[in-house]
Amino acid sequence: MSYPADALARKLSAFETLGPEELRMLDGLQQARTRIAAGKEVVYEGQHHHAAYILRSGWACSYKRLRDGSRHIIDIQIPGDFLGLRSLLLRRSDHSFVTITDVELSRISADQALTVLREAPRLATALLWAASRDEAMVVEHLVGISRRDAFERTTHFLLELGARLKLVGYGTGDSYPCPVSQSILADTLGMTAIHLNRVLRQLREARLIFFREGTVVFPDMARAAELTGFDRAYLDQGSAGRAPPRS
Amino acid sequence: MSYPADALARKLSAFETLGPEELRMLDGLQQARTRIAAGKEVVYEGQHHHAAYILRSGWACSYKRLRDGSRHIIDIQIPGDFLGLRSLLLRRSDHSFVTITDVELSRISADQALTVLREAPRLATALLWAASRDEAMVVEHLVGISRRDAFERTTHFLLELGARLKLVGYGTGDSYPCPVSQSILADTLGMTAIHLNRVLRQLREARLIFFREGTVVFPDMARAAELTGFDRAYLDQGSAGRAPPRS
DNA sequence: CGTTATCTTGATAGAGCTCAATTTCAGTGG
DNA sequence: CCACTGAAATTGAGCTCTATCAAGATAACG
Repeated sequence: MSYPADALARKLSAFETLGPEELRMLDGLQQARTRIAAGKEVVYEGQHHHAAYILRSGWACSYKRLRDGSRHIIDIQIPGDFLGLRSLLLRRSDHSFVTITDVELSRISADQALTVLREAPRLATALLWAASRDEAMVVEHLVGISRRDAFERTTHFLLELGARLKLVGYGTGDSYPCPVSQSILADTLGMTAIHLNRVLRQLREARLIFFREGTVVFPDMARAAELTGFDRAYLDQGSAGRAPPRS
Repeated sequence: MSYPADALARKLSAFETLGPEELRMLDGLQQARTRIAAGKEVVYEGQHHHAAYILRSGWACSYKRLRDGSRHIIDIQIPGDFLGLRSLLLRRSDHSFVTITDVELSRISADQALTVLREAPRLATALLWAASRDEAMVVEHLVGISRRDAFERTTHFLLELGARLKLVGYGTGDSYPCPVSQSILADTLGMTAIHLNRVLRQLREARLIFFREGTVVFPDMARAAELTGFDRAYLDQGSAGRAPPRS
């Protein structure tokens, strides 16, 4: 693997091979680094003039709150993911971020992002691909919450997370570290922590998924994927002209 | 209003004023026009090498199907909206489109889109803003399906739709044409048509929303907005540096 | 060694789904 | 002009999944 250190570079290379000049620019984008402890707010909903970030290490999540106090977690971010890219051009951020573990971030301004779009077309395409992929995941979650029951939804999400992690070098897809509490996972899947707990127990009893002590294990990933119709195509496949389907 | 004819130009102008040169480029983007009858598939899920489109007139919707045959409609598109922009860079389209009424479309290739990004920064920013806004709506629907009940969700969506339509010159926000069947609306809101039908009846009885014969009317929009916490800020407000908040 | 978050299990209730049937109403063809 | 068709809307009854309320158990932590 040629990009062991930089999760984003590694992810983008699944879309298209980047040259040294492009890797240099990508690195340049990530100069403004910060470390933030677990459980801190990074951007809050309604904030003005916020920046976007690249998550270099650690886990975070983006969420929205409703008036009744409940929250929904839009997605969980892992190394190599963007934070707040969507609302970079909106007047106010439309969601909030919290760190789940200690993290390292690179701050990115709208200007920087637009400069890359103008001056490095191939890198720009790769970044826009990554952004499209993120959006495809949100859409997948939307459909899941609307049309899949709690078992399918949970399984599907954990499979997706495994595939995402593998792409940036964490875990094997069927086994990976996952420092996420049941409460966070429940808010991501659109159910109560209590119900998720029961679902996880039943998935464990069915020997489909073991979610324990910060680790997720699929004893039989093919079966889990089959049961939920999980197709990882949208997560790691590149542009139109490129790699043929895995036929 | 300086852009009566072109819904997209009109929408973008809510974000930032475009000069004549930019309007010319925007028009150039929309040269490859087609007409399609109601009820036709435009792009299907899994399709390769697909293009994106701008919807110039008429209504359409984007959806995904699950293996059990159920479908979820991701969003309803109205004049000035993009179709398939998200999956322009993905190898395969991640969703399908059907026309709801007869429509007129402009076809856009990835190359054209990328050229605009490179050569017309201000127009590019405006287009990316519109794309971000679309994504913000998807996220809003995600949260709605997960955390709002059927009444709130229905009201919120119809308010949002009214605001979107008004921005491109259809209806007044509290009254607008809506050629959408209950079945389509139900699949958008993540419920069954039967349940939506009951919800609509109760909303009618409560004198909150009248959804009948292709028209939506809010007798008291402020009350409806209050009840569901609807805040149209994310739909029509521009970039950071621009208009002050309505404080 | 109390405090607090996380996880776990039980019992009950309700929102929304499923199955079933009836009603419009716009076509459409004889 | 009228029967026939099919999509959309409507109403009813029963059932299921998931939320809510309550209460322990476990474990990390200052």
